[in-house]
Amino acid sequence: MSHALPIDLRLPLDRALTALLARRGAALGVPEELCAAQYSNKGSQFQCNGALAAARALKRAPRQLAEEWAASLSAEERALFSTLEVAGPGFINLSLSDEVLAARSALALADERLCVPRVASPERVYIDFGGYNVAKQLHIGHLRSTIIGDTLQRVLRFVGDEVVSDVHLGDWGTQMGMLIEAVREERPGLPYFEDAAPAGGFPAESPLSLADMNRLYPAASGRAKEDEAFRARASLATAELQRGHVGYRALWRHFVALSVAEVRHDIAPFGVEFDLWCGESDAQPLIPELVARLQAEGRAELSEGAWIVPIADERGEPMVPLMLLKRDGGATYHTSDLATVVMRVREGADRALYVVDARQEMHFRQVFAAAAQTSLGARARGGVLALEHVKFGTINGADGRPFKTRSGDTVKLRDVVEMAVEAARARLEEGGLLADADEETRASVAQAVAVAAIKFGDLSNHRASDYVLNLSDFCSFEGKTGPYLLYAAVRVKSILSKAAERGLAAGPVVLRGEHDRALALALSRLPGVVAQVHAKKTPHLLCEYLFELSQDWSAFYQHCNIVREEDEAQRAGWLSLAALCLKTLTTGLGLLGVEVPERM
RNA sequence: GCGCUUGUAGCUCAGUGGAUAGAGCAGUGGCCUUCUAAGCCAUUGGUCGCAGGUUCGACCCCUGCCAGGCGCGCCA
Repeated sequence: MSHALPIDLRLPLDRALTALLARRGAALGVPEELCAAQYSNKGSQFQCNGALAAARALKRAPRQLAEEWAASLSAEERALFSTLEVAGPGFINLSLSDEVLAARSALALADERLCVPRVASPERVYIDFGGYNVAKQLHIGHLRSTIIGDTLQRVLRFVGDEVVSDVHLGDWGTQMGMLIEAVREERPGLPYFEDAAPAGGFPAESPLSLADMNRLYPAASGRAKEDEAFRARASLATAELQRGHVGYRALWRHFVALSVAEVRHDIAPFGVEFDLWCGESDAQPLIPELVARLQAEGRAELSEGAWIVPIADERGEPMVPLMLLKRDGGATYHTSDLATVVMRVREGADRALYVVDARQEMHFRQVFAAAAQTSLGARARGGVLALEHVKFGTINGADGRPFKTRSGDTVKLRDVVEMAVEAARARLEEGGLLADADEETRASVAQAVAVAAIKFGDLSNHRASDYVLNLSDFCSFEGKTGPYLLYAAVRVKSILSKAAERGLAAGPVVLRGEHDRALALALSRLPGVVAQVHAKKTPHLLCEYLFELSQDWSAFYQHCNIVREEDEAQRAGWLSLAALCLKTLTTGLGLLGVEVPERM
């Protein structure tokens, strides 16, 4: 296939075929948007349904139109296909010849990006995820934001967007006041409660340990629910802190530092990186100006002593207004998020994503509406900042309620990892796997398997819906799971290294039967899947694809023994196909933040 | 009351207006002197919540109803 083909094989195959069909369809009057070829599972590799849709407008019989369309391909174009036929009421079914599919495989293997195109117009995208709070330990509720957000930053970067990820720490709420009051009660002699700094400044050392903070905060939080006087003091301390009380500020900086260190520790197993470690507090300086601006523009109104911003939904119906300033003059999280919008605009963002629990949907609808209906979202160079709430559902237990331990407590994130590592280790030992490996290797493999199980398990659920986490399914490592994918990828690695040991060389891809053909076809689907994940922010599509690819690999593996294959050209071709498979799996899993160990 | 969301196989869930609605688990029956059986092959299992409507064609779009979940101005 060295001569020029009538399609561009570097394109995603369905798009390449669409272009071909559109060229011929145009002559028949079929509108371009109806010429789409799509991957099919109806016996052929691709199908085009355009004739059915176009027949009415063209006043043609759909079946006849389809036949005429198919027949209008040139001989050279026809030669691309092993089958090209019209079925049923007018479906055009297409399957590429093995040579074309092999040529496509070779192109992908030679390409760093596996023929995944970059987006036509890259954007500068800020992604807020994590959603951790100072003084609150990470729990299972932080899992989804962390790994969905991380996957999205990886996918967006891969397709060429300029991504800035921000952890957006919850460092500015009432919980800060509670903690200050709790510290005051236990250690009233500390210098932080005076109105001015001591002569030599505040001590650099934190007055409390992480353990202190983790003990004090839950107690204070629980107490605030019952003790009104305490709640009032905490509220006052919060206000003082926000007004700039030097001692409280100094103390607060210790809270933040302790929490950041703990967050880094807790997310370390997931390999998640943030570009920015900003918090709500960083947006606060923008608030006075923002409020003044809305007041001057007449967008803010005084209502029952509070400043609100009236907003409307897409249909122009009034929504619950946005609370800008409370009666006591304090800002709310509405205000804080509006200030963040202003920050993003100043930082030159085209788009801001908020990977946050679906229960906050109304909140974001309000903030986004306010940004769109005032001047706040307007970018200096024109247009508005695109705002998107990438919402995700709740992780539930078997009872359909948010996941808890048997005793009803929230599950700490580190315990989730711990449980998964234990399960992975038990499974490795049970199977007698890695029996010859040293302890360090076994530990690192158990860790890799556990993280893959957690990430894939979570990401393979549609992000917007709730899902039931079943710990025994989760630990079984069978079926559509992260470990299955790792296992598939490890077996590819194993073959490639075995072939290398024996000096078996790879060569041009040769497809011979249903299994290698199915694998090559599956491998060609990556670009379309990545594009969909990028457009819809839906990692589960990538999970689904990688699982199907792994199944196609496993079937091929079972039926075609590469190393033992005696036909040298066939063996060499299969080695190339295996190499492409490994590259596709590691790339795809990499986009999910999952690393493939050398063995397992 | 208003808003959002969900209802698909025994269980957990996918499903771009296209053909006979899919997967995993569970169930049943096979396959390891052969590159890692965490695997492969075969197979059982459906009123797509209900009723209308639009369409050549609806799990998908529209309307109504039933049932569940979540949210709804001074917590974040």
